[in-house]
Amino acid sequence: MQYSSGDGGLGGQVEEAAYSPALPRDVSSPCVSCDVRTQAVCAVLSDEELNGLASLTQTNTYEVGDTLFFEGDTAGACFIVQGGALKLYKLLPDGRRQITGFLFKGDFLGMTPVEEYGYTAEVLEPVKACSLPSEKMQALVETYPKLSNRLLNLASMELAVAQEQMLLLGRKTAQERIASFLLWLSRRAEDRGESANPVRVPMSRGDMGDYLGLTVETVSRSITKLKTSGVITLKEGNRIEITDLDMIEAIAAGDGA
Amino acid sequence: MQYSSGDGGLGGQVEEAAYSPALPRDVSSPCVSCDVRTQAVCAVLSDEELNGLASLTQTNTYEVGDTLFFEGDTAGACFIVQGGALKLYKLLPDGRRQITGFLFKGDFLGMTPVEEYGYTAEVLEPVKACSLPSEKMQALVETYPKLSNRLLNLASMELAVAQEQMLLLGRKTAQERIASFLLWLSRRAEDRGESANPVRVPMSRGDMGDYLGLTVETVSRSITKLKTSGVITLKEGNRIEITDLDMIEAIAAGDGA
DNA sequence: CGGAAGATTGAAATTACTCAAAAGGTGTGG
DNA sequence: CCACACCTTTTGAGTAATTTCAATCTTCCG
Repeated sequence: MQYSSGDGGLGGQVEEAAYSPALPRDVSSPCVSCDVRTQAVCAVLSDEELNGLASLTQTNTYEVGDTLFFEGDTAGACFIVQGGALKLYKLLPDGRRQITGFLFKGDFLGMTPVEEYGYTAEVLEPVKACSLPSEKMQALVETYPKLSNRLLNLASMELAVAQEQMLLLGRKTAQERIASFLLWLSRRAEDRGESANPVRVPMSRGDMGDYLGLTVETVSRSITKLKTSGVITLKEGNRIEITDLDMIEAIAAGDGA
Repeated sequence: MQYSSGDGGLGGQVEEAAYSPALPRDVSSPCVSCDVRTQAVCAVLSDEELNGLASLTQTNTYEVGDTLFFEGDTAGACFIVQGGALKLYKLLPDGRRQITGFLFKGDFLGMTPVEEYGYTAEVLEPVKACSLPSEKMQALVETYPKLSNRLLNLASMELAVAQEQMLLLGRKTAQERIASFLLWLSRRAEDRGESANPVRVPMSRGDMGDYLGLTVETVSRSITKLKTSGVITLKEGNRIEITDLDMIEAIAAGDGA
């Protein structure tokens, strides 16, 4: 069974928000010069506002297998991913697992309408993330209406993705699920400015299965079938090349063979 | 195939927001005295704010099979359900259907982060709903920060429900799905102040299947099995009585037999 | 180089699906 | 009020997709 390892919470290596004095003057706070500033939640905040924010946040790094938090934990903070990859999942008592999402650079997590986290967040590839205590976040939302608008927008987009995933889980065949997933991975990579076509696949077959409602074996067989029919090619370094885009799109849409 | 009938859009019977002059003075606007005012989005608005709102909204009624809008339509308005029941669904090109949610009194729908609706909204039981043009909604959100907070909260709750549904669709057995669904229906009925235990089931077996990722036959067989094992009893009027709450909860949680 | 984890492939088992028919309900019109 | 037609639900039998169990192969690290 794959219960997560890791330090069980906020135990990454702490990297103080305070800055080295050797940096240029105009970079008055780490948030202002943050890598993901333009994509993340904070995109709507001005330089001055970000300066205030910096003192409330803490940037940590996490290793593969670490968890930012567990399903059921009291929600203490929310996070912005600055780099790396995470998987979010829910478990059934007997260990069956459903991954509800994969997160990358710029993504936001940890907001919950209730007091407890609704899923576990586990590191897939070494993560750098900044965290903000829930109360501070709450206060910020009250202070800056545009932040709440931004979060509403993000939540709405997440919801649309979740509904698309319901369609996939409820009604698509194994083949269609894999095709949809590879296309999604490719588009997300493109959004991040990474290679869309030979697309890097940072998760295991098991993780793919737990995301798509399939077993490892079915994932493997479906991928083999796509490979055999010339739709994709497996490249070294866990990368997959889409060799017939029209075909894989047709399959993903449920219009395939 | 069950493509929806109906008038294809905003064609319900219009009931003007203007009020009959015979009503008490203090009820200055229909929104202030609205049935669902305390549950719906508008719960966060004051009387004065609601007065302004009333002139922007229109209340319509819709018959069974009508659609408020179709997946892919340009989003023109959002809606608050004042009574009745709706199903929201997405279709694959070959007609496979996934219901993403059932909506009841007090629920809100029609907000989208993109220009098009992401699902079709079809009437299950005669609906009374008020609608608000998308631009007006957008303007309201900008004007009243608390409204955007409220919407964020609603979206977060919806998202949590969607993630729970992913777990159900990806990892639960037919039996577990039915048990989970009946419990959910029962709890929602309770929230609305209706009978939670003999719970009314307003949707067909087919709709249940399209929500739970099952076929009609599997839904029917699973219900029969729950009935046979004494967990539920089918009552007249499409109602189901939960006769062994502990058991159905255990099954729903994946901890059953 | 060796060992462990992940991925693939094969064969058998199972769950849910498909096709088909009967039973139960509901509403309409005679 | 009954009869008929239509639609939904249930039940049955066979099928198919995916899972399960098992073995082999590959990759990645130490």
